Amino acid sequence: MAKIDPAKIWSLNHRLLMSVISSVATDITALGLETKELFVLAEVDEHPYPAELAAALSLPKPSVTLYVKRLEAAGFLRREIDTADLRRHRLQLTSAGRKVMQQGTTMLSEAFGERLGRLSAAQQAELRALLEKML
Amino acid sequence: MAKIDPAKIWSLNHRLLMSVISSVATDITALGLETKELFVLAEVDEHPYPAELAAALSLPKPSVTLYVKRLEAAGFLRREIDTADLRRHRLQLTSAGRKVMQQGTTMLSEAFGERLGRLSAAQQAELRALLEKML
DNA sequence: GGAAATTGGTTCAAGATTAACCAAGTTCCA
DNA sequence: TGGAACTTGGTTAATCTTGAACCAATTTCC
Repeated sequence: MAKIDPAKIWSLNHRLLMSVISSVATDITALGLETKELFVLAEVDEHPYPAELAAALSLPKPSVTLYVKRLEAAGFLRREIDTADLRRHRLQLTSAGRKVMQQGTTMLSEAFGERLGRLSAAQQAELRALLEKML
Repeated sequence: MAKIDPAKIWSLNHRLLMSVISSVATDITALGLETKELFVLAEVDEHPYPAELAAALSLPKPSVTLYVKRLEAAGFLRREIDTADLRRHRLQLTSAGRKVMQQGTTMLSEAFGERLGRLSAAQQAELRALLEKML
């Protein structure tokens, strides 16, 4: 097997993600939220509980606590106690939250798309499959 | 073009890196250094100045300051003023530093190799080509 | 029925990062 | 040349984030 330089691969991945995200960071903050908060907003529909969000996004639980608190204060998110399990906080996008979420994800998709656009559609699917296989 | 879910791809990448690194974290700390410090050690030969290290590893400069300070205190690194440019701190591995660096990178390479081993040789080459194309 | 283990979420100390800074070096023009 | 304006290397201080410990609600299993 070819010799692997872990620092190089790590740096490659890291830089790719960071450069894409920082290229849209200012546009996103103009919407009234931080980049990480946008990632949270984008997953609320699919994972409507903080613990699920933390797992799905590989974020620490305390960070999710913080982001949810800010998103709620900003009026982008509503939180209510789950009647079936009193520990859980069920989250729901407000209409304002859904609007900025859609605008933000559109921006991110365009930025990622610029990079992914260097690959064919088949290659994009291949990339995703390879990453999933390694996880 | 296929619809892109940026949060999904980001999370996938992030989780892959984190899971590999955390799988060797305890072995690395047993060597007497933190994971991030190992990444620094591994690049010192190629980038013997803090500013270069920060750029090469996509780490903030203050973090490199901190790691270098700890690595020097631990006896893994020597630091001397560059005679040609009095602002620069030229870094050099000590023999102890070189030893733990080699042990640590071996551990990391094995861990990455275990993940890459889930792909065929052709798929590994494909993955690398795709990442480089996107950067 | 209830002790032990698990899970959801928050708080707080410790860790990392961003912003501001100083010191050394370079540019460039009078 | 001389030196003002700008760039670059590195550190310090304030801010933000994370990991560890925690409490409350739930489930497990005897």
